[in-house]
Amino acid sequence: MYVVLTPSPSGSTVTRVDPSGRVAGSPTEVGNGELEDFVRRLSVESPRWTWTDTAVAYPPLLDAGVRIERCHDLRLCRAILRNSTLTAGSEVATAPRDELDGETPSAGSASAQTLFDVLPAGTAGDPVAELQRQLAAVAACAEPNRLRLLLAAESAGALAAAEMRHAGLPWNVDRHEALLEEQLGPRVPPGVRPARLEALAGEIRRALDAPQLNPDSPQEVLAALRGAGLNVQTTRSAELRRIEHPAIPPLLDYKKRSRLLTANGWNWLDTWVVGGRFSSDFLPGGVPSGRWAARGGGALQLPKQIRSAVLADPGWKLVVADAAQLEPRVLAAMSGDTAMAGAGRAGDLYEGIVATGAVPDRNSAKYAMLGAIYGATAGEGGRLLPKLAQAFPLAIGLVETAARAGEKGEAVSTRLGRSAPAAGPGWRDAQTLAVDSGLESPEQRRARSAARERGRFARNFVVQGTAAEWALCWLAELRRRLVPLTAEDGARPELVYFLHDEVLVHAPAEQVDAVADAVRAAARAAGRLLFGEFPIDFPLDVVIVDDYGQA
DNA sequence: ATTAACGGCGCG
DNA sequence: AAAGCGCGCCGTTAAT
Repeated sequence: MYVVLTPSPSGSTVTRVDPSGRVAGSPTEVGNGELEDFVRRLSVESPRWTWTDTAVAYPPLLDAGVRIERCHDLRLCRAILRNSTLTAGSEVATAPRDELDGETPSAGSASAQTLFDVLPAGTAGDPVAELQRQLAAVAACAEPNRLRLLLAAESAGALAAAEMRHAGLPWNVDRHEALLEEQLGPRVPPGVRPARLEALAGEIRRALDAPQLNPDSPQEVLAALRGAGLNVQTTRSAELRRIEHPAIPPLLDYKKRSRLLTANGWNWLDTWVVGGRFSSDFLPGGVPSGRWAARGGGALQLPKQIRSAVLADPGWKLVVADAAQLEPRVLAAMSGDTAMAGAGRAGDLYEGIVATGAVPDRNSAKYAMLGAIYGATAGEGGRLLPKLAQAFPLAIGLVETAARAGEKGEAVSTRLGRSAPAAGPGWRDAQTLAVDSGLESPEQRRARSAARERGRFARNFVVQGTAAEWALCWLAELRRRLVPLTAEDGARPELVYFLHDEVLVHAPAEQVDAVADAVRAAARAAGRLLFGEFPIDFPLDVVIVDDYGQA
């Protein structure tokens, strides 16, 4: 049963909707301040709470100590159904854009307020009507079960994201500050260059004979390097590493330490770590492929350098689990390539590929595989691709087919039906023009390059997107399995971090084994949800540690 | 003075 | 050690 919560002047209107979209009974009113109790009472029925934005509706409930089992996030589901080729032509896909399209309006932002006030409360703004349109679109499509799973997983992810923001990542400020002092020198106010960086800046200036040089300016650094007779195109570390010159070692050292200062220095600590927790916004569906994005503090880019500051509370542990070679395994399963699935059976998928004789060693297997998924044209990855295609025609065939579709501007879709839309008319016209004109013109080259780029995007989309679906199902299953692990004193394992193919659970020490079991069981369940009985393994690396740096 | 784009680098 | 894909955030620089 769906239970739709619609904001009303005095609180919320509650409407029950059955899975076929029919309204059951008459709507009731719940006053402000009574919603938490109401939700708690009704939770014995395991309703699917339905609202426009989990990120808006759920945090107040969490603050009141209320957890939700299941939900339907109308905004996230709208985004999927708008683009999915499975629901093309449905009412929800063809309706004019309204306030449910696009990002969650952030609370307090002026534009959000005015938008909300100005838009008429027509059917577009009615959550019940929207739910009915969404259910109808799914019911009428060719793969309703896949889409239902995707919408449920996306919505469960939204719950997990809100809970992770609520819990925060346990962060030890003392450890972090010790690390900063060791790498940069004593703390300095914002805008002042720390001692260690100042010393390195001096070395760089002397070595390049450029006393005024600002090492933070790529332009100035490039000019100074050229002034010293070095033939360089950029100031990227990867390029500089190939050069022999006294200025290079201090410059690389400067870049590394300066990055620590600007990305995760004292300023970051003051801004993002409150009460021993790093809390940031996770944005489910933030990436077209279905991966999450994050906003605030660079939560999905925590450098390995500082992960030792992620420290479990006394008496608690961190259970860190990541899925081994997730994307190639997903590709094997979605293409029905039993040979590649078999290569992953024993354990390491890349070693399994080596054992088939297709490639000479593990590194070759890895780069050839990644090359196939990303669309590498050069390097070792591109060179070994034919061998891989010979050994695993179904898997390689799937990404090649996606690439060809992308190059033609067609839509492509993941296993569960998330689609990257077809290219617009402008893009297609440019392609047609480029083909028709006989000469090798700049436009022609540009158009071909754009086509190849779109091909690489499409090739990657189907695999990355299906891997994201596996990860969402994993997360949803894990979240469910953690609930019964609550101890008598109320201490409960908490999901605190999710990074594409990796999860962190902060758990009381006596529960870590149960948590590790839950994480593994959830991975098995995710595999079955997506690929049924197809024989594919998704092995995990699971470690139980005090700090994330040990993982 | 504020905003947008760029170069660079962290993560998967 | 490597090139392909997807992101967010920093300081600098160019544009408004």
